[in-house]
Amino acid sequence: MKKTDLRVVKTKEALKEALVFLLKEKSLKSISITEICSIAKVNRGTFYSHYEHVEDLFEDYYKDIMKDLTDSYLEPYKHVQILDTGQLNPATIRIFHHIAKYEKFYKIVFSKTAPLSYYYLLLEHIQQLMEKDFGSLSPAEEDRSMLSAYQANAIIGLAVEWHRQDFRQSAEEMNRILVRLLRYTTG
Amino acid sequence: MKKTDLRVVKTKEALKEALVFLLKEKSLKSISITEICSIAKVNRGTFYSHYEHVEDLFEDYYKDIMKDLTDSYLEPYKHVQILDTGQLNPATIRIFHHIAKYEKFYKIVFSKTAPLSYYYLLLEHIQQLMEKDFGSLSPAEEDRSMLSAYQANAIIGLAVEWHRQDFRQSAEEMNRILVRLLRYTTG
DNA sequence: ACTTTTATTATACAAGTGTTCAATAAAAAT
DNA sequence: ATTTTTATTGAACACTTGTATAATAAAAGT
Repeated sequence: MKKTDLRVVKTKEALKEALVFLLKEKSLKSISITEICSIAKVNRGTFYSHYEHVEDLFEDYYKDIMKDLTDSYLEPYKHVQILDTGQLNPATIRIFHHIAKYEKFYKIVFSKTAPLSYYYLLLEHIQQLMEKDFGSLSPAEEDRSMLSAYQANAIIGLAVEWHRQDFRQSAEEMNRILVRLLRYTTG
Repeated sequence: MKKTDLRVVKTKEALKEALVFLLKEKSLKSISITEICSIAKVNRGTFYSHYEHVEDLFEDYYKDIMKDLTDSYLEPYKHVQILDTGQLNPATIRIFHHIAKYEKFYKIVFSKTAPLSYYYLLLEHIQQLMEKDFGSLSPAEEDRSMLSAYQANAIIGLAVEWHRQDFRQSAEEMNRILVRLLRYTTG
């Protein structure tokens, strides 16, 4: 693994900083590559040697946040014994708190014009975390990915609806709603 | 309700036809407004008086398909009595067959670069269909939208995973997988 | 320190975008 | 059939995009 060129690191940092700056005053959709480069003081051609679209840069930023937050997701798991069912344990799900904390960020991720790639990044992340809970009753190998896709996307569905209702519930309320919903779906 | 101007109808039809034609040979992302207008023999300025982006035109096309298919979704419900639980009834879910039938279309809808708006159109559609099943045990008013969001998105999660695996399972297999998964999640 | 490698820059170009406007032509209204 | 309304056109504009090139400067390798 060769260490990356310092110039590349600096360039990417400058671009990311410019994007974050611009996101505070306008929508992702309205931010142009030219604009980012002008603020970052980076040549536009250099942008294209690293990314294709503004969205790719945002995705880089996104990945950073996901990484930073993996620990906070996993944190509650340290206090609980291994779950003995494949069911979701609402008490251990920190996702609603996470989304509330980064509300502004998720308003971009869940906006109609956002590319599906952002959604997929979140989905994959949650899928991975959930697969930890399969533990004992691991479904057939071929069903594993389907089960995690099913459960993870169900949770994201709540987040999407939450977003649609402009986050009027608190994260705690969302967890309580989840408990109630599981009661319905499990008969 | 004033009848729409014939010119508008003709223009929109020409644009839609041009888009569908182009989608057969290239990706949605690579299709320009200029290109569509050139084929449709419509002035570019006219395009902008109806739509903002190529995606908006596609969304129009999308809605048509959704409408055409609502009947096929509901068709199985005519042969079954009212469901007595809020649970998903895999036998009545025609969605996997629908997706298989329009596989090429859904490869666009589920592609990473597609805007989330396509996803939402599908979600809303399925949500509405599912809310019909709540019947007797209707959850509290405030939980209704959350429950349908949860269940509808869970199903779409399977479709997304199906797409990720390049639709290697048949629609029937997907329905069987759903039955198995419900066994896990309902303990 | 010196050389080699390569990321970045400056510049230019063809094409697409988003917008505006007066002129035109097609449809609706009478 | 004639008038009124309005969608469409053509043309022009500043701007962004995507791509390519040689020149430069900065980092890595020795």
